[in-house]
Amino acid sequence: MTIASLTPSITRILTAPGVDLASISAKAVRRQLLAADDSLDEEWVRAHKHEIDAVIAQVFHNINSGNAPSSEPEPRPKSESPAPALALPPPSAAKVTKAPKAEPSKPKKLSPPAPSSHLSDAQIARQLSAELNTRPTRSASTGASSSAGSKRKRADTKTKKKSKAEIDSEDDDAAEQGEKPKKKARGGFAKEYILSDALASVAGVPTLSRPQVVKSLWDYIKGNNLQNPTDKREIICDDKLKALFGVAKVNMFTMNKLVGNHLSLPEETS
DNA sequence: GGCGTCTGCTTAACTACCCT
DNA sequence: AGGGTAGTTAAGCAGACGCC
Repeated sequence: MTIASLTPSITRILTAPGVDLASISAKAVRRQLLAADDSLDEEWVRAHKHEIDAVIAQVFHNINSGNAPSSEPEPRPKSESPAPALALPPPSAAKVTKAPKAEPSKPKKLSPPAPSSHLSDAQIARQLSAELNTRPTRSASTGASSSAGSKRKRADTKTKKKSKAEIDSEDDDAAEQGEKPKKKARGGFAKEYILSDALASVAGVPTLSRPQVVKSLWDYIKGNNLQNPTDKREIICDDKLKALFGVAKVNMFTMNKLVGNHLSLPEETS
């Protein structure tokens, strides 16, 4: 196995329908390589990461410059961006890393017009959304929606923490002032759900918003030391959690999913 | 012109992994 | 070593675009 022999596979991956060149990372390409080729050894890939990344960058560059073997599935948007402002640096950068480390936000996109710092997260989100929607992102993201969704998380951590605090205080303020949920800035997140008996017994209250449910669950898990010490993502269910989830162990991600089964809207139950 | 569709963003929690 | 990111799930909102 030589590094160069990976070129066709990498080309296939980068030119596959639905691949967003502006957001795909070298890491993602390496993963796809591993997934696509059983003969590839993970350790070998790791050991040759830099060389592989260089090849990925080279292929990416070729595709961008129009030398792609074929079918560029995605008609580049009419206007701007001659080349995607993408996650992959030019070959010269040899080091292909995750998108814009320097720009913690959006690997994928078109630099938003420096959102003014006084904007709320929601406003910024809308601004970004509007910005994006002014371009033909729709067709581009239609099949890629899932991958876009998976990317979504990137939202800058600092912003998130700030927002979290803001949200909490907003909720408190609104509650205290009996103010009508000012557009309930947070959409459905602040929405209160009626908890099932099993969930209520864990959370300790009959109603909570989804994020609060997750929070209280984690409080309970930690308070009872229910995380698997060897894999902290795994939750070892005690009696209450077994009654809740119906399994002896649950992955933290699955837990979030299962929680939904125990939430109901007030109007649904009344 | 109006309505329907589509898209991305927000929050919470956590760990593992990657990069600098 | 420390910081940043990916991954999961939910509902609702805003705005642009497409179609009739």
